[in-house]
Formats: sequence, C-alpha cells, structure tokens
Amino acid sequence: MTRALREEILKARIRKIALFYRQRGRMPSFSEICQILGLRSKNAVSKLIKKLENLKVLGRDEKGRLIPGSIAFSVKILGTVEAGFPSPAEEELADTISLDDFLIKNRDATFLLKISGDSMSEAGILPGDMVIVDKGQVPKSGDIVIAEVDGEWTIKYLKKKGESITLIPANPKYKPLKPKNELKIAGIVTAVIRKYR
Amino acid sequence: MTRALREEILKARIRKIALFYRQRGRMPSFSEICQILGLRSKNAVSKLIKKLENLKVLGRDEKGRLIPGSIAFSVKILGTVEAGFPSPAEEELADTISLDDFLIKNRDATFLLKISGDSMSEAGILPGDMVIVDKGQVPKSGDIVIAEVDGEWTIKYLKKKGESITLIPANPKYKPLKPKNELKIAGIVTAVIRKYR
DNA sequence: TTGACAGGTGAACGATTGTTTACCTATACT
DNA sequence: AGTATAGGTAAACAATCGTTCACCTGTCAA
Repeated sequence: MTRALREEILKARIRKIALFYRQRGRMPSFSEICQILGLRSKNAVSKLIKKLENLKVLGRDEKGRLIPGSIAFSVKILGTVEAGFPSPAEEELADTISLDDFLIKNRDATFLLKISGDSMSEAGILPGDMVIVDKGQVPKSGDIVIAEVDGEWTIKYLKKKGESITLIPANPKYKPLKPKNELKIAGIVTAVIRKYR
Repeated sequence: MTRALREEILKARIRKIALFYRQRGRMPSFSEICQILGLRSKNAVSKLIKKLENLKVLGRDEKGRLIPGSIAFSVKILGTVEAGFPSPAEEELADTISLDDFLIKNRDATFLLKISGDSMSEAGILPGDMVIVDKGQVPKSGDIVIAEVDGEWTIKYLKKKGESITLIPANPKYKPLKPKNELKIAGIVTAVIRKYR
C-alpha cells in the first residue's frame, strides 16, 4: 500500500526532472531540483540522486556532474499490434528509447534525404519518404544504397556478384542498372522514415 | 583568404563543443571548453560564447547557463535524390534537425509500436516496421489508426461517413471492418520507421 | 603610419556548485 | 516495546562556476 505510493511519488519526481531536462537541454542543479520537487534541503536531493543513479535513470560524468540516463530517452516502446495493446498501467520508464540513438550510429556521417520517384515503392519506400543515409559504412550485397550511376543519383538495391555490380530497383517498372562508366556510392540506407502529419 | 580560414576554425570549434554535448549529454563548462579547444583563458571562451549566442549555435537559460542551440540537432538534411546529391562542401550547420523533435510532438502521449502482419503493406507499412502512435490527437477520416475492434487490436485506415465508422486495410487481401459492438481508438499513426541495419 | 579591432593571456571576484555532518521524525519489522 | 531505516531539515565546506578587468599581439583598412 505505502510501498506502491512511494513508488508513485518517485516516478512523479523522475518525470519532473526529465521534464526539466527536455525543456532546458541540461540537467538541473541540486538546488534547482529542490525547487522543482518542493524540497528544502539539498541533502534530500543528494540521497535521491544516489537512488536514481542505481536505477540508471541518470548518471555521472568523470567529473562527477549529472548526466541524463534513461531520462533522455523519450519514446515508450510497447509491444506489437497483434500481440495486444498494452494498457497505460503497463507502461514503464525502462522501456523507452531516443529515436536519435535508435536510428543513428555515426552522427557525422549520417544525413537525411527525401525520396522522389517510385523506383523503390515495392520495398515500402514511397515518394516523399525520408531515408537515413550513412556514408561511413561499406555497402554489402543486398543493401539499399544511394548511388551515382553515369551522372545520375538514384536509390536502388545493390547486388554484388564477384566483381560485377548491379543496381536493382524494387519496382519492376524499372530495369536493373549495370553501371557503364562510373559508380559512386554515396552511402547506404539504414532507415526509412515516413511522416503522416 | 584569412576570412575563410577563420570561419573554418570557428566551425571546427563548434564541432568540438557539439561533440562534447552529444557524448556527455550536457554542455561543457567554460574551463572545459578551454581544455577542449586548447585555450588558456576563460575570457577567450567568454568572447567565443557571445559570438555563438548570436549565431544561435547555443543559448542561455533564464539562469544564464549554457543550453544547446542548433548544436543539439544532429542530422543533416539534404535535398531529394533526383534533385542531385549535394556535395559535402554544401553541408551547412543550419539545415540540421533532431529526429526526436522532427517526429514527436507530444512526448508523453506518444509511443512506438512494432507492426506484425501485412494488412497495411500496400501503404508502405511492412511487417517489422515501427509506427509512432500519438494517443493525444483526435482521429480524422483518412488517418491511419491503431484501433480495438471487437476485442482485437489492429492498424487500419479510418474512414468516417456521417456517424458510421469503417476501418479499411490497405491490403486488398483483407476486408474492411465495420465495428459491431465497441470501437476503441488507441491513437493515430503519425509516422513510420523502418530500420535496415 | 596610424588606429581600430578581433582574439588571446592571466588573475581576481562573488556566486553557486555538490558534499558532508548532525539531527529530527515517521514507518516498518522483529 | 524496541529499533533499524528511509526521508527530510539545516548549516558549513572547499571547489568550481562564469564574469570582469587590465593587458598583449597580430591583421586589416584608412
């Protein structure tokens, strides 16, 4: 009874700290946490922080300064559609993730590209979709790549067979491309994003 | 000549500060910036920061503390595929965005859901894709929604016609659903994410 | 040639940081 | 009944924070 209540209070506090971090882009100081939570002593915060460290809700620098843990990760991950839709009560803070961290490995070598044209529509990449392109990875056979063939940039499946390389569109309306002169691969497509609203 | 050089140095510094922020989840202190950039005086940093504030690269709290500006946004946005692939030289810091901010409006009412089943495959939503669901918005006709019809959770197009509501799958293999008893709409699908690697 | 200025050094400043110690008060558990 | 223990107050602490002042040094334009 009281057990559950205490947990609820703790969660509410984590939410408030997380809100601060999301709004300001930085962790609050100890005295700021005092204000936020309505506490009067920084020692109370100190004890709270130790608990949250163990929970990996937040962490510390090498310099001992507060850094966000699971707080920074924002989107709750739930189950699959057919598996049944979880109720709000089942939601837990642990199963959250940042889309940035989820989709992007190497930030400096990654960018977004908007797709026009339907050459990959059979693969679920529609005109208007955004693709995340990583130019820091070595393309393998079967990857979807952004490539320049004979002076034109396209998005296609890459197929390697020994030394020969073929670019295959997912839409049968178009023909596979065998580059004659030059083939530059700008990067491989690591994810697709489509926004509805 | 020197002009371009100075700009290059400035950009390199911004990159270093941004790197710190991304790695640690917080802005560096003035003395830490000294270390990072190889400066000896905090005053040099102070002047630098003022410049970066004007450039909106970073900003300040109400309490005067550093907060990230365009630094936090991480993914470069480039043009469309057919429009030609921009060269690295054209990349600019201004045209970057955070995927989180791009895809999520209301964090607390948003979550991720993994799709199993091919009922929406014709709409480019394949099995294994993740959808971003917002349960805080009012569904309109034409939206893709996560709904519970007669005890089962599904993802379908929503079609309103006067009072009657129909749920239409994108795959013609399945039939449109007219809910008999109850219809609960968990939320509308605001985006689709597919990860390849 | 001169002056203005951008960029940097070095040191001092009060304010704020997180830590620590001592003490208080309920609740939970033998 | 007695006693840990979790959670909080209050105050003192050195360390670090960001600001500011005086001063130095090249570069560019008049």
